[in-house]
Amino acid sequence: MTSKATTINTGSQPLGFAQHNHGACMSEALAAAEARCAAGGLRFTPVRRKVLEILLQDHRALGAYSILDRLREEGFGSQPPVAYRALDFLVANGLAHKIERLNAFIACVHTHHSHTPAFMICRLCDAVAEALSTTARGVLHDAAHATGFHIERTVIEAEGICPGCTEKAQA
Amino acid sequence: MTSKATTINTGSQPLGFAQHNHGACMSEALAAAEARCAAGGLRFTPVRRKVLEILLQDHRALGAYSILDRLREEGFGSQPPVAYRALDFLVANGLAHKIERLNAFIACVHTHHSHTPAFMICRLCDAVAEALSTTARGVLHDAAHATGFHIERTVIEAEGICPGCTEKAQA
DNA sequence: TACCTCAATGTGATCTTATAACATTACATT
DNA sequence: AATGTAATGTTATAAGATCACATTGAGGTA
Repeated sequence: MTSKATTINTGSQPLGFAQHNHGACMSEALAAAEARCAAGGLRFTPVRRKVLEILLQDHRALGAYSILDRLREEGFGSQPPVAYRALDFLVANGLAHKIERLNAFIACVHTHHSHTPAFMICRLCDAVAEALSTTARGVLHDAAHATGFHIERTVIEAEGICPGCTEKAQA
Repeated sequence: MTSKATTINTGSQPLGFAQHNHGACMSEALAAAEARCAAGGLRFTPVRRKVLEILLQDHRALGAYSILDRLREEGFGSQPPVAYRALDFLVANGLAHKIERLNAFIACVHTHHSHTPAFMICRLCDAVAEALSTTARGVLHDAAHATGFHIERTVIEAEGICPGCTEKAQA
């Protein structure tokens, strides 16, 4: 796998299709999560932390039951609500996102600012890249405002073929 | 319920939050579906037609199992694949859309042109409006192109409160 | 017409995803 | 210590989706 740096014109760096320093990325994200929870008076409990770690390790979208399997291995509760509650917490506080198209979850890679994420999902290798999509959000908001609809949350997901798989297909 | 005509600035008319001539809307949509199938050499079979009718009647997002219940009542097969296969056909041919956020399906209200739909989903009354979102799609495409990602399909769904429910909340 | 073929349907079983309901434990405050 | 609340554990079940295989039905062809 070759290192690749790409930038998209909505002002973001997709991480999912690029190589990066995994260890640093993970500890940074965990530190950021801890900081955010401390600031907001939220409890970053062992289960919640472990689930975030699992998501960060894989850096891909994981189903709730995959996560649950990992939790069981680590000695946590092994029933669905254990995973779903931790995931709900992480999603509610912007530490993870749900990919609706896949019914799966992924760690947030933009821990700094609160944002409306947009995702690019590779149909072949299941890699998922997160972008910030400021513009797309603005467009939707304008459109909604005109109809009197009040947007609370936005799902923006593009499905297709990632750069890596395109290369492979051509080879 | 009061009649309401709204237009959004991405060049589309949301139908879900407005009153309209239901009967006409339905027969038009069915006629359009028939025409499209005839043109494409597709078979608009009784189950497929019935499923589209069900979706058009409600004009809201329905789960596959709600649809299946209705099919059973009408004497069609009552096992999940019956509904899913018809839905797959309708979605594949642009006659219906899947709302990923709800794991539910809705009849397409823009039978004329092929399009990338965007939806506004009311969290309170579950009404769903479909817009054309030409702009949002363009934004995503530009962004994806810069990373080398090839988009095949796009999911754009906004969740929030519809005009009607906003009024009710204020009253 | 008789036959073949393939698409569409029917059906049972199974798998995945998600939540309801309720008991128990851990934490913070008084 | 007593109390209230947030978080966790656990059982059961709801809701969504697919697999595998049998059957039917609408063309096309000899």
